[in-house]
Amino acid sequence: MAERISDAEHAVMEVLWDEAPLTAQDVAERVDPDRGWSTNTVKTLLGRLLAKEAIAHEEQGRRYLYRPLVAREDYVAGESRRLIDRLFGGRFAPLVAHLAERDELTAQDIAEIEALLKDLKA
Amino acid sequence: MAERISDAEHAVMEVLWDEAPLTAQDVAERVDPDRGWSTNTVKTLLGRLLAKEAIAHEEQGRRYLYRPLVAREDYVAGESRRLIDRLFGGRFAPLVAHLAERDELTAQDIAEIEALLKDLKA
DNA sequence: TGGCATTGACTACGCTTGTAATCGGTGGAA
DNA sequence: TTCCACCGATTACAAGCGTAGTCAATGCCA
Repeated sequence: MAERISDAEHAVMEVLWDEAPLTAQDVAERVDPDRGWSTNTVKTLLGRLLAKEAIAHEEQGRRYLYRPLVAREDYVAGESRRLIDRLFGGRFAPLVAHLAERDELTAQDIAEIEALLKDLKA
Repeated sequence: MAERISDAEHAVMEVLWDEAPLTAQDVAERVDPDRGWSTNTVKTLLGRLLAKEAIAHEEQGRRYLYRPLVAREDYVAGESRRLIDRLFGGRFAPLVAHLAERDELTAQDIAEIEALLKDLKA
């Protein structure tokens, strides 16, 4: 389960997180069209995700229905933590400081974050 | 220059961001010992980073001195943005919300961020 | 002045990733 | 009944990556 999900695999996971269970065909149709993948490519990725136990499939007639095993929450948390550990010594504030310095925070971002923090303390 | 810096390469970059210029030998000595790399491995990574134009070297006697060409700032910004785009639809607040929900923010984090935001508005 | 140690360059090699074609089984149309 | 379309499984293959050994040049010590 700890096997890392690659970038291409992640695109497939997003589809299944959005809606599941789905057949391979359904997934192929829903995956980001910018990728320009053939159905075969999607099937390969599904196979690899199965091997990594990131998804599971149940037989339905002569095809399979796929569904996620790892929660999006957990994946996202893992990736976020990885980045913060790798680049900011595990602390979150430096990331905010960094983005702020580079003017990557919109006024809306700032307002939203303030509201969040206020809630946290309540 | 747009070539992505891999994980192992990043470990080498960290050394050079911390102190430069350095010889290959110096870099090998300073790189995170947890990696357990041989000197040769570090040299290979230096070579690849040169090819990617992420670093440069100048001759010094019969060896080279290596120094970064890309700023840590820029690398970090790129990686942060990638994560936020990929997982949070390009918006920052959802990342904060996510971490908050999972109790991944310490009281200190929160205090620091609040202080930062206050400064931003000042 | 001849051999050794050091240094960067080149080569190696198995693993993962991205992308896809091909194969083998099977249920359904004709 | 026969054959085809469709499905999952298997195989392919080039690029990138992690890790490191080998080679060729050169400066230094004996």
